This record gives sequence, structure tokens and C-alpha cells, in this order.
Amino acid sequence: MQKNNFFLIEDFLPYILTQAAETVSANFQAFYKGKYGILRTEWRVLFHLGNFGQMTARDIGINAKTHKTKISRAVFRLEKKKYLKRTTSEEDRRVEFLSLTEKGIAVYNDLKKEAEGFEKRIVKNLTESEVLVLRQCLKKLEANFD
Amino acid sequence: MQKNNFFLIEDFLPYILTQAAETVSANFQAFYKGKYGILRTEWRVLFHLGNFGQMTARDIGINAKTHKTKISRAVFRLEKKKYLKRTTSEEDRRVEFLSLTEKGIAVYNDLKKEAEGFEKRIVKNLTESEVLVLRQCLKKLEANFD
DNA sequence: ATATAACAGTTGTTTTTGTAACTAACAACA
DNA sequence: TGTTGTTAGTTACAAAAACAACTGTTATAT
Repeated sequence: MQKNNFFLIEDFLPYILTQAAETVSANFQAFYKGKYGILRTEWRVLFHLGNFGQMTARDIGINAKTHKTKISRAVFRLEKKKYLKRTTSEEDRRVEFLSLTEKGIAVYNDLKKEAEGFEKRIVKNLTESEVLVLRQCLKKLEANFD
Repeated sequence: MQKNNFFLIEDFLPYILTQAAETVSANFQAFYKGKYGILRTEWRVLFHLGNFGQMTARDIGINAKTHKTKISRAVFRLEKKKYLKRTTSEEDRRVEFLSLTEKGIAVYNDLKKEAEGFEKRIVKNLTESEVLVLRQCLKKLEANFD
């Protein structure tokens, strides 16, 4: 395995960013998949509802930058597990308000606790200012592609 | 959409890391998929071979932290497109050495050029020291989960 | 030698995603 | 009204990923 080029895949930011994201989230995903059979998009929906309360699928999709079909299917699966309930809007019957059930809230709270521990484990390695810069950079990077 | 919690999904590092990675690489992926019909794992294999020359599927898998079945299928597809050729090892007939064909090298060079431009576009937003810290942090994060 | 384990890589099956087409409801404007 | 366009959310189908079981080969150990 010898180096014969100036462009190195291991210096390419989208690559190392993706690798880091995959590596870091793999453990956590395995945890919530193993414990609650929840997939990534389901986790996102659950946490949006847990964080912000009642929301529409549309708004979750916009905030999480996730395509509506994925949201739709995640909502379906969460509903099947009784983690989530729907209420059709009175004003616009196309719109459904989503919110967590008691059961969903319990799951959310457990996953939240786990997420907090996970977060600590990640940043333990870094100085406070590093974490700050990291967050800033990630935000800036993303803003570049909107 | 109101905030009623201390844990916020938008501050959760695995989440913002994943979001940033997805947002940032979406454009690039669309480009190479559109132009050469290449998927993410295929891109990784191509760039490992382009960067390091002849390699085995196993070593690409280890370096790219990608499961062998994904590598195997990516290799198959790259071979079908004549971007890559295989040579069975003399010493160990289980082992196949992979390397790019002329056609593969041409594709690699084009994608490399594109990647360089892409990289510049990303970091344009950031100061040199920010980029440095970002790279460091990503490396440290990943090392935490090996 | 020969049995057993370990390894490189592939294939089969199920689950999940991507993409586009779809239904139903609303909006706007003639 | 009625026609056209837009929007929220679903569904259908093809492509890709996850996971486990598989083939063929080499290494180990009795």
C-alpha cells in the first residue's frame, strides 16, 4: 500500500467527515436498534417530537433535512409500535399533527439519557475549545450547501 | 415548534456530525453517480486503488472500515464497468489483487480533480486553523471508537 | 496425514432506501 | 363554479444495504 499521489482520500474532508460520522454513530445506532428496534429516521422523528412536542411530518422533514417518504415510513413504524399518535388538523385535513404517546415518551427519555452519556464519552477526548470549534465548523460546512 | 427540554437533538454531536456529512457529501455523490454511475463504496474502492495502487479487497475494507460484502459487490460493479481488474495471488489463491484499468485511472483522475475543487469549496468558509482543529477533532473522535 | 480452525471472498435473503408516481385536500383566479 | 396548480402525505417498484450462510483455500495441531 504505497502512496503515489498528491490527493489522498484520507485528507478529503467529505470522506473523513463521513467516516467519523459513521464510526461515531454506529455504536449508538446499534444500541437503539437493539433495544427498541428503531432505525435512524425513526430516531430522528422520535427526538424531534420529544424535543419540540407536537409537529407535522413536513416540519420534521424540513428540520431534519430528510425526505418525506422516509419520514412517512418512520412515522408508520413508530405508530405501529405505539410510540406515536396522529391527529388530523381541523383547518387543513391534509395535515397530521404527530406526538409521542406515553410509551413513546418513556422510550424517548431512555434514549435521551443514553444519548447524554454518549455525548460525554465523545467529547471526553477533546478540550472545550476544540468542541466549540468543531461545532462551529460543522455548522459552517453545512450552511455552505443549502 | 417549542423547546421544552434540556437535551436538544441539534446539539447532539453524532446528529450534527451525521447531518453535516450527509449534506456535504450529497452534492459530490450526486456528481459521480450522475457522471459515472458510481456509488459510495465504489468511489471508495476506486480512490483506494487510485491512491495506493494495487490492493486486496480485504485491505480496502480494513482501511475504509467497510464490510467485505459491500467491497465485494463494489468490486464486481467496477469490474463490470471495466474500471478495475483482478489478479489472483500466486502465493495464496484466496487472495485477489485489485488494480485500476486505464479506463479506471481516467475516471479516477477526473473524480480526483472534482474532489479537489470540492474540497476547496468546503474550506473556503473556514480559517486555516479551524480546518486544522476540525481535522484533528474528527480523527480523535474516530479513534475513540476503535 | 488428517481433522479443525481461520481466512478471502461470494451469494442469498431480508430489510431499508431512492425515486417517481400517486391520492386527497386546499388555493387562486378566471 | 371550474380549471389549474400546489401541497401533505402514501404507495409501488427498483436499487442498495445488512446480515448470515456459503465456497474454496491455507494454517494449525495433533
